[in-house]
Amino acid sequence: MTPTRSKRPSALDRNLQPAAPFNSPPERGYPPMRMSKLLLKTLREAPSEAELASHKLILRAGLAAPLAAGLYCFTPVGWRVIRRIEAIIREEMDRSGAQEVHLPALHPIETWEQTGRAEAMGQTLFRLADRKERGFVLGPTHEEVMAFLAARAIQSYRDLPVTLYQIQTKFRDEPRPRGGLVRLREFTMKDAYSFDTGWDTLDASYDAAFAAYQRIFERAGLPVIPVAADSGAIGGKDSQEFIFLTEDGEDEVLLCPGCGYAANGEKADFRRPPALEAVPAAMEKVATPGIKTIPDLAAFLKVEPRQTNKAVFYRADGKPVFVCIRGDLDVNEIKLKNTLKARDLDPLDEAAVRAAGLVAGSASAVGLSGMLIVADPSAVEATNLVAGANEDGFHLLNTNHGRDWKADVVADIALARRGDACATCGTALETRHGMEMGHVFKLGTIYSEPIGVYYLDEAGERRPVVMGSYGIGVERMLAAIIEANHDSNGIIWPASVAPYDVHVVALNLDQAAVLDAVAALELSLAEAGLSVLIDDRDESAGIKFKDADLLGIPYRVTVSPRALDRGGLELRNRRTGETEIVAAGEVVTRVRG
RNA sequence: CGGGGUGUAGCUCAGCCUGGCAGAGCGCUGCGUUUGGGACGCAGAGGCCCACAGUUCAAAUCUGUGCACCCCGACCA
Repeated sequence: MTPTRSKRPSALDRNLQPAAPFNSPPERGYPPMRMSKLLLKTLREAPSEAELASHKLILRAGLAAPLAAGLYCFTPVGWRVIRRIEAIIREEMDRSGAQEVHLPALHPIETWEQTGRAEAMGQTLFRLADRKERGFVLGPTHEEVMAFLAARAIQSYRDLPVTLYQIQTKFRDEPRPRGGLVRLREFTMKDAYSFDTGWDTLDASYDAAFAAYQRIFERAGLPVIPVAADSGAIGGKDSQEFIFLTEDGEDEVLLCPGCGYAANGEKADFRRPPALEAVPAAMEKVATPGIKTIPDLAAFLKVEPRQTNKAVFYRADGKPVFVCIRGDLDVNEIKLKNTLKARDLDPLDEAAVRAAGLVAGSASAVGLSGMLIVADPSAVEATNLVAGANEDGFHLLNTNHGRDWKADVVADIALARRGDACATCGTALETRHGMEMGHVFKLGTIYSEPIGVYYLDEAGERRPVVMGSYGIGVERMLAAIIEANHDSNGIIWPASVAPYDVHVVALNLDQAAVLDAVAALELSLAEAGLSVLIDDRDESAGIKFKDADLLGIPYRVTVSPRALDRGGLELRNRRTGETEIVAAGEVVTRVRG
């Protein structure tokens, strides 16, 4: 651990009046922060709990400290970064025409019951009761409450459209917080909600939010790509995610190098490989001793996987479901869940499989009854598929949908994989990992109706307001910015979100020339409105340089006898590593670029 | 909730098999020497060895049960 403050007054304190006289009103750069006073502990080694680069660097640079799983305390330096990210978000949201409000984090449970989400969110909701035993939740998001607020203010089509947003703490009892600031139980979200008279104007509100998001991420130095997304538990129709591509991301996205199609793996569309052409033949039972899997079956019978019908069993909201898909494809559980409009979807456990009379490894929909059968078009359209005989060790050749079995529901439930053909252009899809930074949804009326957000249109008719919802995770953005901007020595902040603009490293503060130069520099930087961190600690040069690299402030200015002898101060660019001696008066212009 | 891993000083970790005084490096405090890439000397401080229960003359160490944290899967910003 490196000391960042000292009980002893630093040479600067001894020799300079604190807070040099300053005539202009306080701005961002005033007063400069001295490291001898700053609450900051940097670590030489990262705690063993950290694996992600951002997690390690957040802990090593002392930006935040864990209180418990998914809960972090921010230190002054870390908090400055958070505030700068929020400032960018705020500026761009305002620019897009959105209006900022502030809502309670504590919500009466009834609000959540009105939309059915008290149950839909399930365990994720933090619940509590007041002294009178009235139920409350800590808001995991704010569609309901924002709709409540909108309902008071919106009566007429003349009140629309309007977009409201807030930057607020959200609480989610996540099954697994992880990755430092990537997935928290308490986190800050910028959440915006648009209110429109109809779907056509919603498109404009959605586009405005979308454009604001692109500017926000660009300004923050975070490369993201928009991808088509599933709308998940929030509900709604069109939806896109802004994904930061990184190996360590928890989401998988499919990208088409041909036409640019991009989608979350949960949502991705693709062109299924064609089925083998054949004339329907008579069904025939064959012995397949010990064969349980599609690859084994295909090898044993010398057929291709696409000539087989795969059976998978799930439990959807308690009810067993039998799922068929062609053997060369996999089930996309999110698509299946949406098809079934199910709240919970789990693989059926072994006991339930037996209880339902299913023969795992030899199951098929042929002769099956008493269970919902869902099939992907691939299984329905193909002819002469090999399927289970519902008898251990036997399969059926030449089964055909319509003749031998019938699906209750036919829907796209196939999982897109690397190499599958793009639905639009046929190019082989690629997969990448990514982190979801923001998510935009077209909600429609699923919240406005139950909460009662209605307006009177020009004809005097009462209509539900059409809503959109737009979220950005602030701490996650900070983590991703570090993932995208660091090297082996530490963080490399984009200038737009850096905790300070300039890091002044003062060496040999016992020398009057250095002291004078620091004092003059401090003033000129402050006057220029630049925010400054000055390392005035009684530490060795090595420690100061290491800490400067770790903290990652864009410019480092070294004030030392050596530099002064060469006619100025040493200016170093953290990102490029370029170092040069510049005259004291030039620092401000150089830093401003 | 399923699978894996880890809990010993502020941090990184030894010690645990094979029970017997609580350890190292870094950091921290004081004094001194240092000052361009995590310096050096001397002297110090710092521990409910995650918790509880058991086995034992004796438990950081063996057994059991919890809990916490991390990682992999199901959720989301």
